[in-house]
Amino acid sequence: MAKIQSVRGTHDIVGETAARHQHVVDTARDCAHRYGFGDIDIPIFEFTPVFARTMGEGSDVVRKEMYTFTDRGGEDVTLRPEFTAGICRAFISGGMQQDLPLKFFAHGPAFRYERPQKGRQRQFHQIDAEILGVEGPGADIEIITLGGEILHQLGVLERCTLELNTLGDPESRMAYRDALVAFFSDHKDKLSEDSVDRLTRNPMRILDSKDEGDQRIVADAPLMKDYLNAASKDFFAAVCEGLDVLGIAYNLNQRLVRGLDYYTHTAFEFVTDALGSQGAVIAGGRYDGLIKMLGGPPTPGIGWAGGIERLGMLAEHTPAPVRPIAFVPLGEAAERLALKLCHGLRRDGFTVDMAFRGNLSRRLKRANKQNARAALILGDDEIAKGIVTLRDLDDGGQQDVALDDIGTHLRKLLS
RNA sequence: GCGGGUGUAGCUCAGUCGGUUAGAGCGCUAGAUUGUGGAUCUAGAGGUCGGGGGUUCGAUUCCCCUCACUCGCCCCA
Repeated sequence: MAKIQSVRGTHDIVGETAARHQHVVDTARDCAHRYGFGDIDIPIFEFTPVFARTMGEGSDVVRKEMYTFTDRGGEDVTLRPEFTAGICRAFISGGMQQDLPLKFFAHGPAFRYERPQKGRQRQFHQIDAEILGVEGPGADIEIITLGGEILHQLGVLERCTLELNTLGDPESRMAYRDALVAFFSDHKDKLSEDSVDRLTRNPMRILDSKDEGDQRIVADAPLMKDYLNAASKDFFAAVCEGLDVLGIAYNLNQRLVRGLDYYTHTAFEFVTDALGSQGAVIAGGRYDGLIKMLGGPPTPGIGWAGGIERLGMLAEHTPAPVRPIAFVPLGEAAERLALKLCHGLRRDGFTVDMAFRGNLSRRLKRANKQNARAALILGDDEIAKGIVTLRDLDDGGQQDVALDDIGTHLRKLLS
């Protein structure tokens, strides 16, 4: 490795990509705020058990994908592979149970040691929304609606479908799990190698296996809905009804399961086929037992996470960047005066760029490249007259403007 | 972790059935235009052909290893 390069699966986010990411985050945050969510920012690493205990010792994420290390003080810590566990930990350590219900929005990097692919990095970025302390299906409806609304605002909802399922309460989930293990054990000899492995670790995962042989067996497998107790059935019915009232289309998918242990009841995924095999753009579910599992007061929760890289690739247009005003001083006296004038214009809210070097021609070229709306040219002639030359870069027209009137002229030009 | 593809200039890519100075377009720099951008023309810079090893008189080209990206599996956002 002669040339220095970034670590595998990590990327520098600049230019167009940076604009896309920012757009996704801004859109999601604005949307979440309108739904009454507040911002939360949590550390990007936690004590390892925060993730290991909640996500499930048997999950792939915990078994082989976490960036876990011992720090210099001997603590066992892990870079966050997701947000939910950290937010629940923050809820407990911050003593927030008095403030329930709580609604949080977060975004930032997360880390998983996986084989990189398009839409799958080792350092990736997520938006995240969580509702804590609401037992009823209202939270499920709101959190799903928020996800759909963000996709709508990003202009990508038409290319996504909402897959919906319920895992039931712990009792129902356990009963179904046992039924699946019994069923698949009878067909063990015909299952793929992967699925035989899943049988002991995460039997529900066999349901969404892509192996054709597996799918033939899955076709006759018991269905979740037949193992739901009355309470779980009612709960899910209420969620569906709420989505129906809002006109949110969804696809009931009995094979939609979760890889992480803490999920109960509602599970959902907004998926797209426009990104190859990494199709989930926003996914989440209910996790009523998680906070108790972490040693906190029993508190229900539901949330989702969305992949910023995936959403950024999917979003077709990002808002046009602000067109700057290029300030072009010529000569030392002009440079000094320009410094002050630029400062004042920026303080007044204008986007002003002044190149650090170059003659008039060069600086106008730069201004053109930056899609500047206008250039303010200041040379000895202008200084003598107490004016600047305002050049409209769209039509090439120029006019003299008194120093005190620059702001008003620019405002008129930009409106 | 498993299987396939790719890697040549800043970017997108040609090319070399193993041979002496490796090309194009775009971009960049400079000039035509010493106070006027977008267009045009001219000139120029820029490559250890991803890295290491092997075969060979000779390797960017063939072989092995390795790194990165990519497609599918796995997993997931």
